Amino acid sequence: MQNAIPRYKEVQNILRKQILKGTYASGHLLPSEHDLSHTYSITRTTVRQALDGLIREGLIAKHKGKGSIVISDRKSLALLHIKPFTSISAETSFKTSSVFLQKTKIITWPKPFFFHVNHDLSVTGCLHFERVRYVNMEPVILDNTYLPNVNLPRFTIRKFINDSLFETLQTAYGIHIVNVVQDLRAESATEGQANALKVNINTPLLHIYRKYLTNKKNFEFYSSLYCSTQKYTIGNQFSI
Amino acid sequence: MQNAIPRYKEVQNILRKQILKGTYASGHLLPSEHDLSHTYSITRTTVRQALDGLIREGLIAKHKGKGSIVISDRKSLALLHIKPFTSISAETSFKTSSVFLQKTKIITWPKPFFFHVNHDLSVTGCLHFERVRYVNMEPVILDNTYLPNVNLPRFTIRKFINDSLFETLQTAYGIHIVNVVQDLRAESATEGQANALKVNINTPLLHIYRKYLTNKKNFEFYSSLYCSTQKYTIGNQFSI
DNA sequence: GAGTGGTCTAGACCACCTG
DNA sequence: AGGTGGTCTAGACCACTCG
Repeated sequence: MQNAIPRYKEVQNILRKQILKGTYASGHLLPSEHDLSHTYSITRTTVRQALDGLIREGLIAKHKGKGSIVISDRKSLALLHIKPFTSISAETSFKTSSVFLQKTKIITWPKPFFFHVNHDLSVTGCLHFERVRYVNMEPVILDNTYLPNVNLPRFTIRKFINDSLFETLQTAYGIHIVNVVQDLRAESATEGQANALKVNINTPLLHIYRKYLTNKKNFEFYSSLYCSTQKYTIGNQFSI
Repeated sequence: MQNAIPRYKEVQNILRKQILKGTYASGHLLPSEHDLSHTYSITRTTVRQALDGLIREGLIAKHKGKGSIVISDRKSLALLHIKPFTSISAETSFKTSSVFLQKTKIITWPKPFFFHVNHDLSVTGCLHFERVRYVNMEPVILDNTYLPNVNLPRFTIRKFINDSLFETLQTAYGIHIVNVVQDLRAESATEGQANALKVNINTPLLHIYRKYLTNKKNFEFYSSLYCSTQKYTIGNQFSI
């Protein structure tokens, strides 16, 4: 019943590890698509699918006629594409950690909500938690997440795998994210936000609203992320 | 010498027009990939490439087993993927306009620059302009753009096609963007920024740094965008 | 000229959704 | 059961970069 991991994702994972391990050094070229297709016994189409993922992750860039180069300067947190926050520590030398301000508990869906919540979801209540994410011991993100209270047995008492909601949903419930819609604003820190992120009140924060769609029918969830961008910027990269 | 437009982009352009015209209404389904491949006499691979572009533009979302649905609620400015600012007015009911605060002129590359500038570029100087972008007559974006002063004959005296740098580069010089790296911060408006965007001083602004890579060798350029997000948010959407 | 990534064809099998 | 998108194969030709 478990979905098999697609071949292109396997190769993407292998290449990511090799890049981060330094097998392919910053500023140097990856093997050509032709070579990779040979190495992993897959077609170039599948290789390109894997490389597209690495581009979105900000790890490589392509140049026609030359090759795929490993990105070197990665000072910013590549958070505009979706992956476990904790994977930042694997991709950079940054160390991440998390502290819960509010453990998961069942509430009614807050109104007005920043996205329109599906009516089917609203009847069963809402699982909510709040936490602060740290990079190198400094608070960077204030995360409020709201999930539908359906089909998640023992969720309120479960400890997250590797501090990661995404990994927990995937591993314990077979749920993974297939689509994301996000809106960004710049806002002034309220007193509570300022305390949580250890910044002055009225410091500008980057506010990211997110709606996650998953492979499970009628299971979509929401996050509100306040990001302190004084020390770390939020970045991404993509090809057209 | 002009590059032919790839088939998938042609189809992407056709479908975009049809979506915006209402041929495919919001919340309804596009024809299936199989149907589209038949309609335009292309393979499903090419259809999917076109649809991938529309997903990045925030115009459609895919659902396995169902189809590709036309996105309905688009209150935010889909600016985190790259396209002419002016296309916002085509995709929504918003009206856009631009006012130059500083017409294009040749300067030396500013240092320190927010991205590391290629040394080859720095010797020939820098074309710079500053403008404010309006949505529905309200100032929303303060744009400072820096281009290398090479291979752009008459650029300083040329009027932009449709107020669009991207269209001008493409049409007049055959240059198009292939890759973008961007960093985001939340910052307090300085007096100059506040005046330009008609907000109070110290209002939080979303600051987007961008580096654009193009199809022309050694031609990359840079923008700094300050966005007022009180009225319009900045958004995007993507599939994983 | 040799190698690279960009585009494209013509198929195939699968998991998922709906009637 | 039939249609949808997700994945994948095995090729092909092209434009671009570099020596």
